[in-house]
Order: sequence, then C-alpha cells, then structure tokens
Amino acid sequence: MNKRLASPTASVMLDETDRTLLSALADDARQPVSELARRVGLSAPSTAERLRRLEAQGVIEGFTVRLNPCALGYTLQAIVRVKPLPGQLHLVEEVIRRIPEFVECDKVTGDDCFIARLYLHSIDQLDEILAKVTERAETSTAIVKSTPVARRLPPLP
Amino acid sequence: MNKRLASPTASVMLDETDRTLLSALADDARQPVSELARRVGLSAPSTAERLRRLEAQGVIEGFTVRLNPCALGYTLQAIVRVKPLPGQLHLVEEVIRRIPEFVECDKVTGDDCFIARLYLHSIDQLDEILAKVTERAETSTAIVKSTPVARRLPPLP
DNA sequence: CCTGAAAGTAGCACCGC
DNA sequence: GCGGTGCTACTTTCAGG
Repeated sequence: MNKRLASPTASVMLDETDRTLLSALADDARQPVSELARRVGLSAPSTAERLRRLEAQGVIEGFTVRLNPCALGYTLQAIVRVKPLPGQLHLVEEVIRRIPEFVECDKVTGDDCFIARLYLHSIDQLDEILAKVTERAETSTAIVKSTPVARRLPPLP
Repeated sequence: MNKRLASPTASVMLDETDRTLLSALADDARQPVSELARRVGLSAPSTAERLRRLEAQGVIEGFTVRLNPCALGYTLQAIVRVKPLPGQLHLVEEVIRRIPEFVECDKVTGDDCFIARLYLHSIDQLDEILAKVTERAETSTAIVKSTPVARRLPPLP
C-alpha cells in the first residue's frame, strides 16, 4: 500500500542540499548531525531542521540497519513467484506474512500474484518452507546468484 | 556477490541482547546509544561495544535511510524479469546498472537471468526506460499493487 | 560489564538576512 | 522564509575497576 503523504497533492521539492543530505544518510544513517552539517556545508542547527522537515514531509520514512545475511547463516537467497489457487489468495498472503524467512513480498499484476524474497540457511530449507505455500499456490523459484545492483537510492527530484 | 565475513567459517552467534539490539536498530537506526542501552538493559558503554563488535563481525553492514518513493514522485513500482538475448548478458547487466531508476537487481538461476525493481513517475516512463533494455533482452514486467511484507529482518540465530 | 569524568554533540532561544 | 550563534543538557568515549 502506498504511504500517505503529509502534502497530499504532489511530489516534494528538494534542493541540492537536501539531495546531498539524503545521500549522506543513505551512506551512513548514524553519523552525527554535526558531521552531516560539514558535508552539506551548513551549520548543525540548520541541518537538523532540514532533517526534521524531510521527516515531516514524509520523504524520510525512517532509518534502519543493513544486516549481512551470510553473517546470520543465510547462505542462500531465493526469489519466489507465487500464484494462488482459486479462492486461496488471502490465505496465501497470510501464509507468506507468517513465514519470517520471507523478508519481502509484493503483490503484483499479472499471472503471478506475489513476488517474494526468501532467506535460506541451506537448499534443504527451500522445500521445507515452500511446502507451506504449495498447498495453496503454484510457485516458481529462482535462486539468487549475485546482486548486480544492491538497494540504492533512485534519482532525487 | 556474497560478502566475505570477518570470521570466514560459520555463522556468528548472537545472544538475546544482540537480537534485541538489532531489532531496535532495525526499528530506528538513529536512536542514541543511551536509548538503545535502556532497551537492552545494559550500560551505554557496553551497548556501544556490542554495536562495534557486530559491525566488526560483519553482521551489521551499515545504517541507511528509508525513503518514501511516493514523496519523491515515484507513484509506481515495477518488478521486471530480464532474459538477455544470446551474447548480451554482460551488456544487459551494465545497462541495468546504468539506469538509476532500477533501484535493485539480482542475477538469478532459471530462464530469466535478472530480476530487477524499477521506480517510475508514471506509466509512460515504463516504455521509455525498458526501451533501453529490450534492444538486448526480453523483459516481462509486473506492476506492484501493494507490499504485503515490507523489508524486514529474517529470524536471528 | 560497570562507574565516573572529559570531550563531543544536540536542542533550544534568539538574532540577522 | 531560511540560516547562523551561543548556551545548556545530553550523549559518547575512555579510563580504571
């Protein structure tokens, strides 16, 4: 579901300072405001106010940690397309939501209703987890071999 | 490509405190160490050292900002499967990497070589952007209608 | 892993443009 | 409107236990 905006009508206007600030935060969200201020060439209070404004406008949703799945023992990643059997759509969504190894799931147009990302400790785990889904849906699974583009910022307006 | 670990052999061991800490950081990565300390029930210095250890071990890759695509004018999101034409695999990867609206791309097993996520200002932009890819690959596109599971942490060991 | 002191940082009120 | 300065309170870091 698309998040509501503080300003409901149009896309927020950003200036060069905002863009630099957002890039710096994308790079390291825990750096102090004083350091961010140095990077954007403003005083700390002004920078802090920019930050608050971007949060209030809804541009910034929050700040989060990026974990290394391998360090947690997730040596495999799969992308699963899921096509629920007739009448099973809502249940399938609930099943996916309840399996914590599904770290992300989008409902999409087209033949496959859901596209989800799955973290696995080993290939054995794949059948084990998908068994809970295949009762109610057809699945097709692709194993991730590499990630040419890791999550990055889109172009900023 | 899977990231190398500080400890090359096995998955890092986490205790309950580490798990609480990581969850708290996933929730808000910018909260002060003193606040994190309160949540895990440790002193600030001990919490800060945990944090440093988790980064050194490679469990924590970094901290980043979550932006609201709608606020930036990206009213549409698409997931594109890409099957390069013979001999075009490397070029296709490069083309995707160069188009900043592709915010994520995985190389996967199976018929479709790449699965990528695309941010769009409008549906018109879809053809415009995919034109650069379809010279060298077959694509199939699914528009995101909603996101039942937004990026979340997997189960922590 | 904790306490305590020193350095650094953030938040606030107020001023200037 | 937006940004800067100076003060106070908080937070982080390091020492030592």
